[in-house]
Amino acid sequence: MENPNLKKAGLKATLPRVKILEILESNTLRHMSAEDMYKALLETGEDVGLATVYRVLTQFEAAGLVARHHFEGGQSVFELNQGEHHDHILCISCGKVDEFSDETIEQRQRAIAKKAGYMMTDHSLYIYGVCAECQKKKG
Amino acid sequence: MENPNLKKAGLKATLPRVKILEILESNTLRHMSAEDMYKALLETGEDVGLATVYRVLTQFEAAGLVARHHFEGGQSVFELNQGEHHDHILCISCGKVDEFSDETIEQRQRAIAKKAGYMMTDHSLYIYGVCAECQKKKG
DNA sequence: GCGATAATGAGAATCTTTTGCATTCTGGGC
DNA sequence: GCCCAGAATGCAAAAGATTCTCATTATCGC
Repeated sequence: MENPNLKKAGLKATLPRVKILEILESNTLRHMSAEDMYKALLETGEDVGLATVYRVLTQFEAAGLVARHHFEGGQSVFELNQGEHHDHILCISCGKVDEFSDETIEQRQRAIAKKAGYMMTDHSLYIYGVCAECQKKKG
Repeated sequence: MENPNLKKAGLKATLPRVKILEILESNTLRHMSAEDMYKALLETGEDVGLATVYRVLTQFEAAGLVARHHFEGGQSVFELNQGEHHDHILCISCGKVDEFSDETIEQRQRAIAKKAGYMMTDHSLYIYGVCAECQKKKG
């Protein structure tokens, strides 16, 4: 039940933390809400409380293991931090989430923050639209 | 108690709607949560329910009179739609909100959506950081 | 293996937003 | 200017997401 990521983050290897990390790493669903995670745990037969799911995901976020996003819809979604920073483009019809990264935008953001006198710490960019499949269905 | 903006939006000129629009147009605070608006109404002596504030702001959003933003912190903030589209840069220390617009970023967003096969409908970009004043205080 | 300490689970609490419903108001027609 | 159908409001309750409390349980260093 060892997990190098937990050790690295200085977190005890408890069952909820290990299982949640496993599910995130399994990559079945890259973007999960706390509720999604809770259901996924129940499906694997683990008896983990929803409060613990929230606690663990928040700790993982603090440790830099996961990123938390605030997509439209009220609930936070979490994603395993791996590879490069990226932004998101979402289908408002089917809920699909795609990722992209654009160095030009990143540069402009840094320039804008600097010009406004801000020391930039973070940023979030979401593009909303209708994906190719959903356009076909409707059209 | 006439208000051209309400008429234009096809909304009856009821007291809550007129007062809320007045407060938005007074520009005392450009970015307000429903709670902020509720308090502002109470201060002017108006007896408007919080539920009505939410209803009216949601209608105004649907009518295009206001824009709703989801900044970090859980609650929606509303802003009178006037002038050009713009994005926001927020101070995580004092809560200040500044605005900016950048045509390069807009263009890149459109290009990214197109390349991903999406028909773009909307987007949101928030830059978070520490504003100049707060940097001085801390440093 | 033991014990101090941290983590968990269950449910209550909190916060934001929405909804149900009885009552009140608005605006068009007369 | 008055009347009335339908829309809008206020209040309280409900709903949804997340956090907190606290008694119980598990982890890890020794």
